[in-house]
Amino acid sequence: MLAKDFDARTIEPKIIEKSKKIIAQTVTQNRKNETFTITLPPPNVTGSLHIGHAFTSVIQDILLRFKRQQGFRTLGQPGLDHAGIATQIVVSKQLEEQGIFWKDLSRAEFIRKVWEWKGKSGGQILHQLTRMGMSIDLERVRFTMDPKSSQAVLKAFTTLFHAGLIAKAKSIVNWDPVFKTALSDLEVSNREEKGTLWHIRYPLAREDGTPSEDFIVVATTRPETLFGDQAVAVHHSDARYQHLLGRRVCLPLTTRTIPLLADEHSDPEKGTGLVKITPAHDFNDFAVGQRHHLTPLNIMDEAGRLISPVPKEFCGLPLQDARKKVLEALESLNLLEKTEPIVHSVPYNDRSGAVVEPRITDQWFLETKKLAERALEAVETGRIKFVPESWANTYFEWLRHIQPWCLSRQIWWGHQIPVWSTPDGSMFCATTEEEAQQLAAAHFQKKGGPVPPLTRDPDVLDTWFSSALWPFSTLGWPEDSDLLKKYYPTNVLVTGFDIIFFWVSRMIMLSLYFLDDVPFKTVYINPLVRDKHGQKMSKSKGNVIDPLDIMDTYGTDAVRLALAGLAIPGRDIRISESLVEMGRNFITKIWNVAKFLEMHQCKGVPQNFDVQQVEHPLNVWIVQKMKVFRRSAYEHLENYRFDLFTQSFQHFLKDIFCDVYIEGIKTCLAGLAPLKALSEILEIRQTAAAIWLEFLKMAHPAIPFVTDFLWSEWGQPDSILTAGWEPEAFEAPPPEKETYCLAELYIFVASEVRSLKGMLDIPPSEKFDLFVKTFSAPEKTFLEQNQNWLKGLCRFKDLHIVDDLPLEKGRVCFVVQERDFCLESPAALDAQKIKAVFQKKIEQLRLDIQKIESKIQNEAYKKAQPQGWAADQRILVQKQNDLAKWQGVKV
RNA sequence: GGUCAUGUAGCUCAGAGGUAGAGCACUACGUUGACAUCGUAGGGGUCACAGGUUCGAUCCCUGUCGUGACCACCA
Repeated sequence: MLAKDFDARTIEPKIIEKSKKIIAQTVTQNRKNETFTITLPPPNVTGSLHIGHAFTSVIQDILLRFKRQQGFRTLGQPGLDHAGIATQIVVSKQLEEQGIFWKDLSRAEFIRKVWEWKGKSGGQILHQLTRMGMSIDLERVRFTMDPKSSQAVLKAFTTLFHAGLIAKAKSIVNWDPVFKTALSDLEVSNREEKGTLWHIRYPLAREDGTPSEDFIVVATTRPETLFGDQAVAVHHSDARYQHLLGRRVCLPLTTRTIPLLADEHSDPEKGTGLVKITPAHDFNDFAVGQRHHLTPLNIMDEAGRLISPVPKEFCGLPLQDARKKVLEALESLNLLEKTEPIVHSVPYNDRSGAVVEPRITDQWFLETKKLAERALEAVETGRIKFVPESWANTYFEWLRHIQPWCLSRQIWWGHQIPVWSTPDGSMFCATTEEEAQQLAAAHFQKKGGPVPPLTRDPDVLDTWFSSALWPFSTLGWPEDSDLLKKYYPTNVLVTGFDIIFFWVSRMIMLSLYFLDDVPFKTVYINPLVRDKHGQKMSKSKGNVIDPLDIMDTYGTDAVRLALAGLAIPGRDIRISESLVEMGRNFITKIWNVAKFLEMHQCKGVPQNFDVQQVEHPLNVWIVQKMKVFRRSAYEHLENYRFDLFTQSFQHFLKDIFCDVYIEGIKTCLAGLAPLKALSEILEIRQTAAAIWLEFLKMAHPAIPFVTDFLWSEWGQPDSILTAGWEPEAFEAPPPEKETYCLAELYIFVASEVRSLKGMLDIPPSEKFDLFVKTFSAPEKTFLEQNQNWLKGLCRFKDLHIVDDLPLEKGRVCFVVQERDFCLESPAALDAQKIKAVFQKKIEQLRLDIQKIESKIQNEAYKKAQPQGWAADQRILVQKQNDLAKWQGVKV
């Protein structure tokens, strides 16, 4: 006997345990020879499951389970990302709590600590994913820093290096002065902030370089960088300053003079039209500097403090303090003309919270232009498909304007760059130090000198570099492995739009380069999860929904159902706890259906049963409905419409299976049916069981736990994980069959009767007699034979099939689908109410008729769509008949 | 400044060139042995606005307005 409720907490762990084996097996063995692969986006090793992970995981798992059921050899490749900076922060903080400062450790010691930490507390998220029901084989977990992945990274880097695509260059980069490392453009996010625009006087220089009385005014938000100024620029067209071009100005607080240049960068509309050029600390100024051959002057150290050649009294000051002091000094010299509040955007590193400072340093860059061209082509030609398609535009846009990728980071945790150099600046890139030694030996032998000592580049690679190799490195690349042959390219990538640039495009670029193939065929971009008000979830806002918490409260299936139901092809979705509650309610509904079926011996019925052979009208009807719904559910999944998928099976269970079928068969099963109907009861039990099992299979990808549990309860020998439900594998009697049509018709009649009763305020429990005017001989037979279940649906006491329907006291006559009915209720009926209800019916019909008439009177419609026109014509006739009958009904 | 979305019931959102949908909320009724984590019934929308294409537009096209996201710029 099933318990009163579905006890998710007890059952879920058992199902997870039970499924492990089959999940692992079906990677390599299943009914079909074809494979289906999803490379799961590797979460940070420091990560803990949040609702965003939960959402994207559910989508991936639905696909995995669906394909596994269809017989594919299904691989969900799990893994973890070493998350360079993020992990370094977490571990540093932990060490600090133990009183250890990472700076006091050697690099090797620190890295050992990180590995220790990973062994103890890293990767918890994988177990959380399993709790979500992710059907992945944890034996296959890979890590971006494991030996195989590291090998792939080395191979990729050296190959790109020797192809001339990776090179070291002195260039301006985004610099994080807190972490003291370079960042890629993508890691910088701008925030609008209130700031100040300071108007500073730069005196014009006399011939001898001394300041004159005259000055120009330069507006800036960053006065402290003036020490790095190498020019002041004005637009060619700006008439105000033409006469000054070629003059030099004195740089305040210094003894230097700098030229006044004409450059298009300067915008006459902005500030004073004069802009100070600081090539070492501004991306635009760097470009201006290159155009005019200015030497960038670095005035900032790695921690963002001012350094020589800045005047002594400013040296060593952090930027904020320097700014104050500079302004004071300018003020005292009367060089500060005015201050103006403005709103401007300031670049931040989200991870450290530091203001990012552009700074010139030596960094490793990957030349991406060529790679991007092929990546563009792969999507343009349809080799890779974005779902929804519009995201391809975002992808195109970025790749068309791609900049070199700054690969190097000045941190310790990550893949160290495999380049060794000698003091003379020769560089040797190799996958091992020995190899680098050999290269160096060969190099210096040619020159005839001894081999100087080699030093490895201290930088590590951007975390996204190893991520970019992930789909193929996890399958064994650079080896020509079996996995790679069978499971590559992968089928679908499921991810958020926020990492189309970071990750998606880079995987495509490098896969095309190294394997001459796309990494995946479809990119499904899932919407971003927000709270119920459309706000981003964040701890500071306190609007975070913790998936683990709500899984505890409502059960995992409920959470999965809520999330899958939200998976619309849009931009963002809103989740609230009440949605999960509704999900839980549906799981309860399933549970109650199971209890009902069990109670009525629909469990353990013989299974050698062909649904095509059913005869009872309700059985014919439900089999047909199941056929329709499983087809649509299947198609929704094929189309990545997880929302419609969950809707379709929920609708099937509640509105079709429960409200009609179960309500209908209740009377048959309750023993009210005549004894001759024993075989009929058996057929009902078998059909109910068959449909029930079909339903469990169909819903399983979204709600694996409850379906798996009940599947086993129903004694199915094979796992639900591999139970297929392809549309073509389920046949039903043709829908034109008379039994089906009559069932459909009288199910509709029943709902009309209930509706009428409701509108007339007749209590549902009130027993009444239903009279039907004979319509046709087969219909009469049908009614005679199917009174019992119709009684269940309409709740009448007796059914009378009559030739005439005289209006008598206590009777209400009505019309459904050209048929005359009459119900006789013992309760007193309110004539006014009846009149009002009937009036409404008549008006609705009139309105419908009007609309259809105007439509079919259109000759062009008749010509263009003869079939639609004819169908409308039939509907019109029927409506007109109904109207005539309604108007004839006496109250 | 550029790009991409989006506007449908009180709320959250589906939808299809041919009679406007669901869930929640709301109203009324109901615990008859699957289910109150429920059931039955009901009310509620000029499908943002203006043009165009079409026999027919809420749907396709153009424009306007509103909203959102991303990229770039930001002296």
